[in-house]
Amino acid sequence: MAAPKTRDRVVDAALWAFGTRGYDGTSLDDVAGEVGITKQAVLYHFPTKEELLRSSIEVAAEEVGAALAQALRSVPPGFGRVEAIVKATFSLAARRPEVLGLVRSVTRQGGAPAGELAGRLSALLDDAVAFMAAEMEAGRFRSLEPRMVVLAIYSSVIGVATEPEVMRVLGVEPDLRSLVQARRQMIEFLRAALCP
Amino acid sequence: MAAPKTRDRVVDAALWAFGTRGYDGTSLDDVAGEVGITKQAVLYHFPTKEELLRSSIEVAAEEVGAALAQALRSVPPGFGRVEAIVKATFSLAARRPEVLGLVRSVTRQGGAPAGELAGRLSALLDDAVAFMAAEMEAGRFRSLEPRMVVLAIYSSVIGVATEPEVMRVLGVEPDLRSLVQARRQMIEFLRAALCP
DNA sequence: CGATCTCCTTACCATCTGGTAAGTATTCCC
DNA sequence: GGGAATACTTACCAGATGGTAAGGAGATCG
Repeated sequence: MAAPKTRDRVVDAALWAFGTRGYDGTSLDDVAGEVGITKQAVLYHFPTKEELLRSSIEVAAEEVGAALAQALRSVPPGFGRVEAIVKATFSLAARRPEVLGLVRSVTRQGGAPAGELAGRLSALLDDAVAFMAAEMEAGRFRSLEPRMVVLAIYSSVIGVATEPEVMRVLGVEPDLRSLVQARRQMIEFLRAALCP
Repeated sequence: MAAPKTRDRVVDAALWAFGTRGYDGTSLDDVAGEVGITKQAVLYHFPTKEELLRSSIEVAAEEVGAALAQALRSVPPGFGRVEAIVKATFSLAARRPEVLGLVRSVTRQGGAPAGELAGRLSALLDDAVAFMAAEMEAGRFRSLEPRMVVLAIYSSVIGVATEPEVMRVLGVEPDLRSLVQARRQMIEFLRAALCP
């Protein structure tokens, strides 16, 4: 395996930092230090900090898209698809927490970066809405507003997968076992909500 | 009505700024400017920026607690309580978006401030868990893990109520009518999930 | 060999950051 | 009236921040 290019290592470090400590909480020096180069080297690859954020968002969006696409491969329509999505999301949250962390903080913050991310994920969400509508049409899912259902599932899964602090308050240590349990419970919850 | 004390106006401005632009994205000069005083006057009332955050969290937690307590007054046990909670949360999100925004960003960021907030809201969450358990015991709610159900409801409601960007991607403009519709759909969704 | 391009460094800078120190106007208390 | 407490202000500071300018090492190319 070839040594990763500096540019990619910079984006990776930025994705991690932005996704965990937030954009404003991360300085270019932080990112550069992580990679082992100077801040000016970072600015050589990315003219501004915001450009670096855009690249991080791009990578994060790709990763989310890839994870979900792979999860859905050879899973027939029906609730199994929802299950696959939830599992893939939890797996991503455990493997690369910074990716969903970035999604959360960027969508929250709003502005141009949020629009950027939104554009890159809109196809995914559109597919999800269409899937919901089709399942409802076929009578396999309860009839609700498809867009709202997608939004509810999105926020509950993202929330549970990225809210260790709240879990801790509820007396659940965010270790691997609890995460697996949370995942199972989330699936049961959604099954109850969706399947008549 | 007496003119509000400077100190309270500072906390209010800080709550708004921290809740919308985030802690790191807000400078003491921003807060001071909003109030119309100098940064040093802010530091007179609050020795450090973090202390100001703690006070903001305190006020936010009180506001959430008050909103929920008032919503539950004279609502008998059963799904009606869930409905009342969701309505109160959406109402709070529309009236004072910065309050839930602060809750979100603080719980996300972690650290001491998150612990602070967690402590102030833990009683609320404990009550919610106990309520869920009792309802399940009585057979009015589907039997699921009560803590996970609370977490799922918490994150989906908070998510929907504070994710205008995602709503926009789904083709829903975050105006008042859509918010009311989202609230209704959220209640239907939870009813389906909880009630056998 | 010399030129150019890529990728990085050192040196620098204006601005902003949270925070300190000292002074001042007003009010309260005696 | 004099002293002290309250609620600010102006003046200041050290360090961090995003960003610029210029230069250098090394590979590629003619």
